[in-house]
This record gives sequence, C-alpha cells and structure tokens, in this order.
Amino acid sequence: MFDLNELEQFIAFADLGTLSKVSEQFHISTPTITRSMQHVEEDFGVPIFSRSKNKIELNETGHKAVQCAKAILNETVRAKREVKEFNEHLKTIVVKSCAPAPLWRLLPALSGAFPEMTISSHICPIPEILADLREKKCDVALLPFKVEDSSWHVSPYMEEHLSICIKKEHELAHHKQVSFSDINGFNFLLRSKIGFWDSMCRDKMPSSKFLVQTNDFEFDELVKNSSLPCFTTDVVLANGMPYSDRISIPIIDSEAKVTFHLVTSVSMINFLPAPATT
Amino acid sequence: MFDLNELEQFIAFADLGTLSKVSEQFHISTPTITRSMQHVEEDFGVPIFSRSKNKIELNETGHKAVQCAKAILNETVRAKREVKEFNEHLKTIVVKSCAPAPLWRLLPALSGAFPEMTISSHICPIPEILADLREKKCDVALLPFKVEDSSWHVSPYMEEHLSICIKKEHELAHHKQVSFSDINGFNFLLRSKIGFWDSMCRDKMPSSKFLVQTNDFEFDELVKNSSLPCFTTDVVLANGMPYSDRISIPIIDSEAKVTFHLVTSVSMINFLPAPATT
DNA sequence: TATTATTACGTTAGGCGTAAAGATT
DNA sequence: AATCTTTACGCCTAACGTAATAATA
Repeated sequence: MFDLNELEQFIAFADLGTLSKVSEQFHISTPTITRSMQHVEEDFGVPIFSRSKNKIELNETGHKAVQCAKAILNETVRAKREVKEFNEHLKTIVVKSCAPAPLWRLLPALSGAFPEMTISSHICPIPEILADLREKKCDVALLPFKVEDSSWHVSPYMEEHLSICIKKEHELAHHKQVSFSDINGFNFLLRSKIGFWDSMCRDKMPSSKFLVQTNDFEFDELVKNSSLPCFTTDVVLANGMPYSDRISIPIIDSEAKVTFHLVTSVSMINFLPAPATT
Repeated sequence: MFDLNELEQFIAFADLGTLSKVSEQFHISTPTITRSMQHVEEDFGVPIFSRSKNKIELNETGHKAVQCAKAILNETVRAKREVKEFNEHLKTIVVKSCAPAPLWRLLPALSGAFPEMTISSHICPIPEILADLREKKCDVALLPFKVEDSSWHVSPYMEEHLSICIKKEHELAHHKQVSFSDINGFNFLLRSKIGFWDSMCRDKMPSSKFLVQTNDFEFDELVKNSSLPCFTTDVVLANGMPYSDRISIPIIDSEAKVTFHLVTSVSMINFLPAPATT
C-alpha cells in the first residue's frame, strides 16, 4: 500500500534529480530517502529506477509512475477539499432573493434563529433562483410570486409597493398616484442591485432611460442634487422620506405591488419566522 | 496525510456498521480500529463521526468522506495498474499484420532477435493498422503496400501470390492461369482469419459467394470432401500441395500478387531481420 | 576532493495488542 | 450477560539518523 509521504518525496525526486536534494528539501537524511524510493518501487511492483553505483534515475516506467503518483496526491487533496466544503455547507444557510428588501427582515431573523449557522445571501435573477432551488443549491429563496411545487414550503412573507420619488416641483407632483404608462418616457436614477425591480421597470417603461448608480453614496448625492426622478418603496419609506425636497407617489399598476414568497425545503418550516400579518 | 490502510478500514466500517466487525474482518484489535478512525477523522480535518458512549456512526459529512475515501483508493489501484501495464508494454513488441503469411516468418525472427520480449501479434483490418501506427499502438506493422511517412521505416518484406485450389476434374483445371473475372461467380470455401485477402476476394469477385469456415480442421475436411474451389498461395504451397486430388492455378491479376511491407519505428531498424532477397 | 547512493547499526518513536473500564441493550 | 467503544499500558517492530563504504566526476 502506498505511503503518501513517500509519494511526495518520489515526485520531488523527479523534480530535483538527486536523493540528496530531496533529503535537504524534506529535512530528512539521505538513507531515509533511499528507503522511501525503495518502498515506492516496491509498492508499484515494477522497476521504476535505473541505478548505477552512485547515481539513481527514473527509467521510462518511472516517469509514468511520477504522473500516476501526482494523480493519486491530487485525488487526495481534491477529496479532502470536497469533504471540507461539504462540512462548511452543512453549517451555512444559503439564501437567494430576487430583491433586497425582504432580506432586510429575513437575514436578522435567520441569524437569530440559527446563531451557530453561517448565513450566505445573494440577490440574483429569478431564473437562477428557480434553478438553484431545483438543484438544492439554496436553502431559502425569496421570489415575487408563488411557486407550485409540493417538495417546497411556500408562504407569503411580505409586500413591497413601488413608488416614484420626485421633486415637489415636478410636473407629476400633484398626482395622488401614477401608472407606468404615465411615467413611461421619463428618465430615472436607479440604484444597481435592486434585483428584479430593475428588469421590471425596463419592461414596463420601455421609453424611459435609467441612469444606474453602483455606489450608494453617489446615488444619494445625485438624488439630492438633481431633479431626476427615482424610485422608492413603502418598505424604504417606513423609516421616513430621506429626501426633504421630494415626495413619493405610489404606482397604481398591479405589478408595482409585489408579495414576496418565502420558499424553503420542508424540513426548515418550523425554524422560520412567522409570516407577515397583513 | 492519509494512511491508505486506515482509509480501507474506514470504508469497511461504513459497510459493516461497527468497529468490532471491522476488527475481525481485518484481524486486528478494536483499539487499533478506534485509533485508525481517529486518524482518518483527523486527516480529513472535520468531524465525520457522531459518537455516543458505546456507539459510533458516520455523520452526514462522514458519508461524503466515505465516497471520497473510495475515490482515493480507486485512484491508487488505477495508478498502480497503469504503471504495471506500461511496464508490460515496454516488454512486448506489438505486431499488427494484414495477413497471416508474413507472420509465419516474422514472429520466429522477432522471438529470436528479442528473446526477452513478449511478442504480441494480431491480424486486423488495414485501416486499423494504419490508425494504430499513427497512435503508436503497434511497434511493427505488415501491410500489402508501401507507407509514405518519414517517421517510419518501411521495407519490402516478402511476396505472396494467390492461387485457386480446385479439384483436378474442375472445369477450370486445364487453365494455366486464371483471372478474377474468370472465377467471379464460382462459390468458394474460405478460411476465416486470412486478413485482407477476405475483403479483396469479395471485392474482386462480387458475384461469388464465400463459405467461411472458422475452424481449420473443419475447413480441411470440407476441402477434402467437397468439390468446392478454395484458395491457396505460393507461400502455403512452398511446403507442397496438401490436397492430393487438387491442383493450384495462379491468379494473373496484379492484385493477386502482393508485396508485404514491414513498417517499424525508426529506432527498431537495426534489430529487424534482413528483407527478403528476391 | 566533493558529491552521491547505499549499507550497517544503534536508538527511539509510534503502532499494536492485552487488559480493563464505562456504557448500552 | 453480552456487546461495543475507548483508555491505559507495556512490548516490540520498524523508521530514523549517524557513521561508514564505495563509486563517480
């Protein structure tokens, strides 16, 4: 049976060319290396060295043996990593959401319910979330609609209602409510990383252009120092309107009011926070 | 670093369920198995067992670890086999021929020239021989034509001339020579394993049918006890006509007279028998 | 002479088994 | 009581290093 340490020495010998160099690299004596190479040769069961009196080198089979030794060691590190990653995965709850708002409620709740677990969350496109659910690559998903699949537990989690956020002097400021068709054509400032809201806006307002800001600070500065309209939601406004010279006007279309659904494997039902009471 | 013996015990434990059973299967004491499992767990670096006072079992990660341990051991046996086969291959000369006759001369010559080598020979279709030459899967090839490739040493080796072998009473018996068109339409007894001659006959005599005999003894009996024509060659007839009531008539077509060419890697030139002197 | 591989040999670390303890069914 | 895992402990193998040998460049 192979000794993995000896295989490492064997591979080092293939690199270094002499047993002496291997011995100093591994900080062990040359007789030990000599014995190791004898063991490796014995383990392979065929001659892999050509020896003269004070010279030892790989024969043709030996070079093949080096490749194979590397393959064995690679397999061991791969196996070790796979087990380690599996173990880590057991200790993490993977959350995938279509939008940021429900995460603001869910992540603290999960952390509280599973203090020993790592919570990993990611905002990503809806098709990716559905694929990850099927492939069991995520434990909890947040989607803007119901999922019909008996292998999953689906429950409404919270609502979010989209509004426009405009200057008090804006021509639309007198409206009590607007529809996507009213605002289609206006150009908007838009945060990045707002999940599915992004594609929804582009879909419902094909004539508008969106100035996407990656950086939150820069977005804030632009909102404060321009008259460009932007979006907000009731969830955000629960903490008050952050821009004193702006008002929010809700969008009346049904698509602007979504109910996020929590999708989990059945086994997690009992551990999840209670759904929102409306 | 993993100990492969311990990994085997680990896999056995996954099968058997208790350390005691592993200990008796491996004929070692239970404390040793206990220590082995501790080593394996330490080597993987993550918990793979769930232990109670007198019960030890795999946890979820442990089951993954078993798969990985199997993968490691599989890799070791694969590697060992690959090196062994490589070593065997070094000690064998692989000969591929398009027909049996040149092998009758070549194989004894090779055995004499390389007494320490194993000679492996096979009659196979010409395209397969060419492919094996390119992929270096054979060391010596016998083909019925020249090969134009500077990476190979090609030399004419011997000739073979096809004849028909018919009863003295046969309607063709008075011919001094025949052509394929003369004999096209007659049905022939045919040995199997005559290499490319088989496809050549079918090609040149599309109206004929061939009664292929796998067994040499049965072929002989059929030739003796029927009036069906068959084939023979000058190489065979060098030892005399084996069937007293038959005669041989050479086929005049150029395709019936082939020159076998010996194709070898350049490095073997010096070791090969001298080409036939014509 | 310096470098290299290998053998001889004494020492010691570590692996194994026996015995026993502790726990469960 | 029987079975199972683990600890304690002593023995002994086998792996290591030092020293020496032999051969080469």
